[in-house]
Amino acid sequence: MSTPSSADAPETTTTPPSAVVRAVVRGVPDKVSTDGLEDKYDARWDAEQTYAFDRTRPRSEVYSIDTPPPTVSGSLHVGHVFSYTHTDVVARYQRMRGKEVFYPMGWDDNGLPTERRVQNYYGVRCDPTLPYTDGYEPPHEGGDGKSIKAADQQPISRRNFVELCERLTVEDEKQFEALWRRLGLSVDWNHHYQTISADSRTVAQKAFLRNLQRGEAYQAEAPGLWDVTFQTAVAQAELEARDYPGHLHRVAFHPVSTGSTDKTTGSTDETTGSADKTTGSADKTTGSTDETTGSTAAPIYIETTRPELLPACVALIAHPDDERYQGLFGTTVRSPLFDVEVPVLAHPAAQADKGAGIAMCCTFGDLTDVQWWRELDLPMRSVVRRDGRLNAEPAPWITSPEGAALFAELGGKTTFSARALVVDALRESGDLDGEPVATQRKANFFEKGDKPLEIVTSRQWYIRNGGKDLTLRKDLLARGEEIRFHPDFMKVRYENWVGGLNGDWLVSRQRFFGVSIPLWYPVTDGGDVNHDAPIVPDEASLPVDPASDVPPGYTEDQRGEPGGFVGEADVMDTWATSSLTPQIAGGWERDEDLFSRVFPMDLRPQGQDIIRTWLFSTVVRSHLEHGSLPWANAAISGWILDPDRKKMSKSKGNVVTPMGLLEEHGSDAVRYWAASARLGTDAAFEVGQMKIGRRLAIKILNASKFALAFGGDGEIVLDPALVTETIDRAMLAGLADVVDRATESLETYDHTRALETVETFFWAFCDDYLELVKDRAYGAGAEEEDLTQETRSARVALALGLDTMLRLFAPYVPFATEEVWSWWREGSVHRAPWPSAAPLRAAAEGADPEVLAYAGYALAALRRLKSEAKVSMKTPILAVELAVPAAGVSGVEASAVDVRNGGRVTGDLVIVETTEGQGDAAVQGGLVVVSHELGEPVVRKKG
RNA sequence: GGGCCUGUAGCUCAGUUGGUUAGAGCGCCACGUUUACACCGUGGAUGUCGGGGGUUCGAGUCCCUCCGGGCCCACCA
Repeated sequence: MSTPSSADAPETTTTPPSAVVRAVVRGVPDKVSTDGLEDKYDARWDAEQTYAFDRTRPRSEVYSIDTPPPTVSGSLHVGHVFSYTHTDVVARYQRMRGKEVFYPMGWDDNGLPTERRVQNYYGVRCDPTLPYTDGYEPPHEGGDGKSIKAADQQPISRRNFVELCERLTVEDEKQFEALWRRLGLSVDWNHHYQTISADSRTVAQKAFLRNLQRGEAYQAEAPGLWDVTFQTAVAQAELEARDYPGHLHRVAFHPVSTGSTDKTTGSTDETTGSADKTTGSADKTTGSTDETTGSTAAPIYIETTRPELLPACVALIAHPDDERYQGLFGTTVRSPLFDVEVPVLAHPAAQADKGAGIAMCCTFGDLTDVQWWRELDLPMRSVVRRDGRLNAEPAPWITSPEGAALFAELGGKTTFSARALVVDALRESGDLDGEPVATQRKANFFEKGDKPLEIVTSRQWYIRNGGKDLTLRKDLLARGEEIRFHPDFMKVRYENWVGGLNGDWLVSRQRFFGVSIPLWYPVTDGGDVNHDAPIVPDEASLPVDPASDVPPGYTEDQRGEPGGFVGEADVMDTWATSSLTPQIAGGWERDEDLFSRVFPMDLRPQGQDIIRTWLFSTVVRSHLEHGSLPWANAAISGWILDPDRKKMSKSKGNVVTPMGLLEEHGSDAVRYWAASARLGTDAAFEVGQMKIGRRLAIKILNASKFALAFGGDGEIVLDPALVTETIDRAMLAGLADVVDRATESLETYDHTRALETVETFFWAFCDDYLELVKDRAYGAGAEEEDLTQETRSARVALALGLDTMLRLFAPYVPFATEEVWSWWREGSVHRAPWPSAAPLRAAAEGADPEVLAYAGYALAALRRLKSEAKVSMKTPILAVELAVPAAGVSGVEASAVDVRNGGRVTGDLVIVETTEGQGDAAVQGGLVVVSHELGEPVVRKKG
């Protein structure tokens, strides 16, 4: 099925723009179709290695792309097709421009999405404490997306779990590749990678160890955001603020009287009058003193949405300038129910207009609590466990028996039920003022989670990213300046994010299917793990799994023993691996020859939503490791919006599967839709646009068949010197301008404008130019030797025009253009050089494109006559007088023969010059039909 | 609250540094089976350029303001 002549040629086809090409037309089908082109050319491109990267080319001749590795978590959606098409247009353009394009494909199969999918697909769950089962077979196979309840999942060992992850991702990746091939991505499939592969793990671990060596990676024990469902720490970049319903509870704290210990029950609160002090909790309430003095004896009300954190309260905090609380700063109060004495403190982060203006600081309810805890040097009273339930152990700071009893009751309960319990107790004790008021608040969520994050203290690994170090931040902002963003306003998102960082990059995760942090820790003779002296593997031994591999100088039987070692249990954040995609794809430290030819890369294409994660983290790693940018350009694609103007949701996107779209409309058509949207701009999911794309592809096939078939099968000499007629040369002059404009647009990553420019010219070429010259091009069926100069001029101009436009369209509609190319040219259009305007312009020799424009206007005027007379376009015009503006007279005169042919003018065509539009018959270009005489309408044939 | 994008024909979108009467395609209407194409062709109708104000000889374009849509960040008392 392949053409052997081109397969063994080192460069498939290289046609120097100025050389005269002799093309042999053969194999133009009688009936053209876009059907089946995808399979046909995918197979051919694969067989001929059309897109294989030639790694002998120097860096200066290479254009390298840091392709986004799609997450292998089930299915691709329309948005993927959209943005990957943009990248492919760039790749194909650069390849035709003479660059050797490095266009790898990766699969991001590492991390949570895969874990989740494996759980649901196989009905299993990872339990790291279990031993490995040889030859394990999961209970389900092929559960599709529907989640299986945790209780119904079979617990399996980590190694079994990871094996299932690998088994499933292989299947997914096959489907992904099939889709990309059908879409026509000109990826070099010899260069594909998986973020979980040994090579990727080696890169990720090596880069981490280098960070550690240079002091850029460090560990810290600190309060941090924690997802209780996944039981892992979460980084700032993975947060998502969501609306979360809750209730505001107005809760009384009781001042501690400094002098007297007189305890009087029944303090009243005259502002509410609702306090009911009839319960036995009287002893917890400090006595109110004389109300008339306005002393501190009245309860202090705070408002909280998380009363279950009351036992974790360490202070009450108000703004230092808040007059209401001036007298209280420096005093202490007792918490309700738990009766713990806490100070009232001033801190500028407290907001006077929020809640009661005075806040309960707990360890920890939110990030402000952490700030207060740190800056005011408050004690740690942690009550929420890593599984999101309350601590069951007694809290030493709660000394009152009633408080301790209540706290014991809360132990093991979820925050939700603990809250209900505390609220009941508050209501009973009279410390709840009024009823809880429903409120809508924002809470931080892990972007993949569905419960609000808690804050727990844990030991974690971090990589410096400028979140704390202002010098580094400045350097990274400067790197951002260096990146050429397309569109450029996307740079602002980078700047905003980097400018707003509030901490370093947390890279450790308490998960299973990821790249291990490649460290061990010594165990002291006393049995304590010494985290401060990690044991580092040799780079040569990477990748390592500290859970099963043994560090240098130790033996396996020392694992966990005094004087021995333990492996780091955590894995790295997926971004810690994907931030290294240029290094992984480019062969860093694995294939330095390759790496030197592709890095730093030319282009990073990606979505706007991951500028803060993928883009930024890649810049961080490259800056730290290589002291350079990872790539020069970042092309940011927009969203696909559904017809309701909302971001196309996954569920909706899955209704229309990408493969279904490609099958229904054809890949060229879908690509046309995608390519019609500018970078950075959201686009509507528009089937109509795909239909237009399909029409374009079919039109390219039909018009090409027509333009090539005038001489039947045979040789066409693409010699611009043979184009002698004014209108033919005018067409080439116009085309030369189109080439220049399209090239200029593509050079600035404006693929939409380039497409529009080419498309507009192409339709005019079909509707006007082809119609005008077809009679002349037929040349009355003469043999090649007998052709008139006029006929030859038309045929060569058509072929030259076609040749140029096929190349211009090739990045957008690769299948239809390749099909046409196969009818008369050697090799692949996708390895043909991008057209150059110079030879066209030389052939045109200063011909004015306006000649063709005016000939077109004249033709339109004649058509309009017939359309208004409601007669067939075949109807002859016996005589016509055209008034033409001065600027167009010479053009219409020069193309009079073709205008007469195109308009079926059998008698006189009189052209007069006009200065103004006359009458009401003005058409485009200011042409006016002064008078006309139509011949007999052609009788409509039956049938 | 801070920031970015966006609003042009029924729909999807172009509209360069301000310059005649604001464009395209789809859809719609009418006509037409032309030796490329009925998955077609030809022709036609269609606008308070979100509202208001300003600068200018001249504003879709520049400035101010208000309104609508989308997104990012901050906001858990």
